[in-house]
Amino acid sequence: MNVKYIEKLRNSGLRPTKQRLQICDVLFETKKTFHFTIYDLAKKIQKQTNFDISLATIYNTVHAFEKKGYLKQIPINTNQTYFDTNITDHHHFFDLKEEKLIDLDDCDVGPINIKKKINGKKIKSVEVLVKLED
Amino acid sequence: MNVKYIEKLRNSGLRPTKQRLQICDVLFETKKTFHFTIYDLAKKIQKQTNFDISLATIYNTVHAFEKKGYLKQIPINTNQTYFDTNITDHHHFFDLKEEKLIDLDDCDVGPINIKKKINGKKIKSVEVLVKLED
DNA sequence: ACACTTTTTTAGAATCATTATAAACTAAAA
DNA sequence: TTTTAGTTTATAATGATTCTAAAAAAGTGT
Ligand SMILES: [Mn+2]
Ligand SMILES: [Mn+2]
Ligand SMILES: [Zn+2]
Ligand SMILES: [Zn+2]
Repeated sequence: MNVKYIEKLRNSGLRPTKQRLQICDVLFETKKTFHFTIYDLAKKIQKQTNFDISLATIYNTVHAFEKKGYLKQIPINTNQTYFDTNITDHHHFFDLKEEKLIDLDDCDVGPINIKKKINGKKIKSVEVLVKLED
Repeated sequence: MNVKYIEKLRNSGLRPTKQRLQICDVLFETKKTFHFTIYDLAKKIQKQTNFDISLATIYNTVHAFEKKGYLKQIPINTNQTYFDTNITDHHHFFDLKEEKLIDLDDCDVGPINIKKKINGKKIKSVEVLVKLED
């Protein structure tokens, strides 16, 4: 069960520690992908686990995973940073009342063609954020 | 010169104080619209003015103007909040290296048609963020 | 198993953008 | 002018995030 994460971590040059494997389990061992803040994740880990992981380690691990491309950061203006376990190119609804992110499939949004070019720069990502109100 | 801002503020239920008029001057008395952080704005005010405005007032005023729709907040993940004096519907490049926002005209991005609907919610805004790298 | 190196974890402190407080001030209303 | 409500400001508080440095764990070679 853990073997795949041990491999994944090793292949990324990250040592498969108890903490990282636990975090992998919480993040990736689910049917559905999800959006979370560091605080959300810390709570989820506490619920699913006996041993606590320090907040510093959670921050470190999430950033390491983001750098490796196993997590994405969602650009949104809130006091906390949102992450996404869905690393495919996709867009989001943001429910302003509930402060919840909802995935939009690519087919929910037409293809986006950016006509403007900036000299010497290339496009890294194109993300649509649709804010929802009641 | 200030008369139009005095009117604008009065019509918004905001008293036209010396500070607010000064901030209006810095924000809206320019040919081109621009993007800024609170820190940027504070520096700009210092340069253009003799009397200093307290940081608290700058925060209060920017938020008041945002609430009235005279400024927009740009959804982006940085340690500071970005605002925009261009309140028309438009999208952005974000130059990751320079940490600078660049406007995209509506014609630079095709029309975006969100097909998915969420029960009881309506779309407030649709914003595209295009990240640029070298 | 053991010695040695490198990476990781962690508690706690530091940072820093933003927000709250509450007293002094100012604009508008009566 | 007096009163009222709104505004400014210095200062403190908040809170998410990052930093620090020491202890622990993992990997490597023998
Ligand atoms: Mn990050
Ligand atoms: Mn705001
Ligand atoms: Zn998502
Ligand atoms: Zn803009």
